[in-house]
Amino acid sequence: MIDLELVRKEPEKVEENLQRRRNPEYLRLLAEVRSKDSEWRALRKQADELRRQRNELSQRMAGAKTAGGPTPELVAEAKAIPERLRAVEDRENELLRDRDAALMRVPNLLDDSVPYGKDDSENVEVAKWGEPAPPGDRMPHGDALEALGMAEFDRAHRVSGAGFYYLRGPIVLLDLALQRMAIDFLMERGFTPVIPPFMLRREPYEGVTDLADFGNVMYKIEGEDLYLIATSEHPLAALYRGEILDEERLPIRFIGLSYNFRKEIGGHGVDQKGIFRTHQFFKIEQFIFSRPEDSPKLHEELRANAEELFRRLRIPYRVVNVCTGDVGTVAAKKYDIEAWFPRQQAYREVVSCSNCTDYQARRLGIRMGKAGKPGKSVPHTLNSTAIATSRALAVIVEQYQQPNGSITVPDVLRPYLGGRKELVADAARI
RNA sequence: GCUGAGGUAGCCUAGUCCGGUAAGGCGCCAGCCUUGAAAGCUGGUGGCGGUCUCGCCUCGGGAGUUCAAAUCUCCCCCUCAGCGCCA
Repeated sequence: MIDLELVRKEPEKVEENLQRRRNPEYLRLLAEVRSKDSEWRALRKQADELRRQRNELSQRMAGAKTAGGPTPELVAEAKAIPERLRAVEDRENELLRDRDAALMRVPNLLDDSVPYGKDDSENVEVAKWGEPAPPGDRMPHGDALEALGMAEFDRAHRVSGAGFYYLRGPIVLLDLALQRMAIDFLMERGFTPVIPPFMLRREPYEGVTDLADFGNVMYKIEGEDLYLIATSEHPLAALYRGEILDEERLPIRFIGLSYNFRKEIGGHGVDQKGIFRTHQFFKIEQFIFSRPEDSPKLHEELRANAEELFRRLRIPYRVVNVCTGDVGTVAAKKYDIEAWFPRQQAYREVVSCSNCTDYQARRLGIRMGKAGKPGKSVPHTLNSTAIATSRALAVIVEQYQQPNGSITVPDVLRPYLGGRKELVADAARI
């Protein structure tokens, strides 16, 4: 949620920023917020005056009670006010509801450095690392895993549907090794690991995500006010809902460990079979609560951490500055890291790194303060993938695939696999 | 799931039976005192406003009764405790 005070004081600045998204709906929402708000403020003045009269009469009645009871004239006068007040109050509440509903749908204000673009094809490359490998005669990662007996897709689809998978054998250890490597790396940099709830109630969830996600992305638990999390970013952001964070203790750095559940996984494209797009995947996430002035610097820190992890895995990648059409409603600025998939001869997204500024924190009612006293300012929240293991495994299987189909273990992961250098087919598989 | 106790300002608590417009403490801020600090004393300290020595709002949420609701009635939400179930 953007700052209502800013909308009141510098509406042209807000409008100019929203213009950059070139979506007329957002300008309409802003106009609605402004008109409902000024109408509400005018009406509130009226209501305040009526309430003042009512309070004054009530005081006189209270005095008259001890002096032998109020006169009939006084009672009649007092009775007339609630009727008039009710009409004004009903309208007042309606305006407030409409204003806030519109405000909740206004997207975050964009950072100046976000490029204009209509969709992800217009994201701007800002960095690149490593030598993209040629395709050779590699198998797509899904087929390779199946051939090694390390994944079951058909059986998973029969019991859970498309978008699900079984992993089995040594690839599971590789998954755990990736997790552990990322956790160790981040703990050395001051991050605290957290296993959050994997389900959230609706109200806190509305604080962290686009309202449209409730229909498109999240799984709802039937008969309960609970949603499966789409990323650990969400429960981490909601952790301090309604609280006051001591500004002396910021930034707070967390590592989120969770499975993530998503209804929408897209579809078409080459090499669809596999674990690149799934309804369920594991992710190690970086998350930070920061002071407003520190968030741009910390955003770069998150990006640098994610880049370093992929460099340690020796996986070529590039970084894009995500354009207006792809940045979403919550982030003010976003980088994606796209790893090189040699079989597809394409860079594909493996990391998403966002500075959400005060948008989530304000929706969640998180404030900053000193010594427990609330201040005016709202902290910033930032999040970035460290390693989403499914996608990292997919790119490792392509990148490290040997002519005989086996998978070389990246050097940096070997300590986590007891020194193991290679993953080979499971001869005993059924 | 059952039973009970609760939800009051940044925090803790009183007020609820019996309706009259949030008392007190902690913390924080300022002043006094002090070489300095602590202690002590005095004052201030929820939100909003276009009228700012004024006004309105605020007691988990909503609806109702009333001239008037933290207080009475109804519905809902949440937390804790005990019991039940359970890896």
